[in-house]
Amino acid sequence: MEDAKSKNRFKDFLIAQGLKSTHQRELILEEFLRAGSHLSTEDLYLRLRRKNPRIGYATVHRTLKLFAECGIAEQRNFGDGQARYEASAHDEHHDHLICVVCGKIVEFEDPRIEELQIEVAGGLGFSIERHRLELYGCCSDCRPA
Amino acid sequence: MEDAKSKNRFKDFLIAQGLKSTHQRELILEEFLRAGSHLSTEDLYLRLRRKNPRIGYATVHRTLKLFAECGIAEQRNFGDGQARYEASAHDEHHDHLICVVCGKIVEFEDPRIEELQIEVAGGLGFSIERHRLELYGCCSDCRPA
DNA sequence: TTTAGTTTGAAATCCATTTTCAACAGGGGG
DNA sequence: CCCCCTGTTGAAAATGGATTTCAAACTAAA
Repeated sequence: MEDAKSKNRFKDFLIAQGLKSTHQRELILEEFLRAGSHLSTEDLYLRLRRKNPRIGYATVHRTLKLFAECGIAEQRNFGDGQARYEASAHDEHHDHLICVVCGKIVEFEDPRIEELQIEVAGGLGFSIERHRLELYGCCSDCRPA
Repeated sequence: MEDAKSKNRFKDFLIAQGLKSTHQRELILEEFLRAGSHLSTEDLYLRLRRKNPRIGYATVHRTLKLFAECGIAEQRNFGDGQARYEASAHDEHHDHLICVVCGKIVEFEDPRIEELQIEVAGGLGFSIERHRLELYGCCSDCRPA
């Protein structure tokens, strides 16, 4: 989803919910879209502070939750005890590959895996709503030669 | 892994690490094996307290970590903010299906999915060490008729 | 026993997250 | 342009699960 689309969706969401458009919310969305994916609240907060020292952690936190609520961001959890957010790609789902050495996060997507998930779940009487697949391993940069 | 095997493995682990066998550790292991899987520290603590009020939360927590360390238990995280532990099945890996309505957790395993994971990761230059796959959906009991 | 080292449990600490609350800002009226 | 109502902000406090502290209790070996 390109940035303009996210901005419009957020604006519409605010109006629909009777919320206000504020300077902070604009700044946070701007920086969130610029910053690339998989940032923790703290990451984004620190980036924002560099340019704008008058912004509070609580506001960044609350605004990221709003992003998630309106669908332009998704919360992720990779087990390091910090929630991370990434911009949504609404057309396609993806999973994550995480290097346990350097922490690099790569996104991937495989329809065959998705299909098998549905099949297996169906066999156990479940209908799937969402899933989480994370592969932890070692990337080529970190592999011992 | 049947219970006796877990008990032996834990005993060996304690000796190998120069740790002591204590009344509490035995009680906790006993109850952990009896209680079934996917318990949080709190769950297990409360169960233990019923029979034995003189046991501390910290001890349960520390002992569960020992279980994980010696391989008779595994820590899981299903996104509700509480770590859960389950008895290890060392011969086979499994993933989880979680009902978003009633919270029921079902284990499953599918070698075809595992194989595809390795293939996809390999294509991106990763060697997989471990993975996490969780399917969230609605079980047959909770499905609207 | 005696003793050295380990373990225990209550309480304190940690740390990310979330909430509180008084001051402040947005954006319709008037 | 000013008011007012309501939503928002940010510093600080609260929360909650995980973890550590520390003095007392215990374990196991001498």
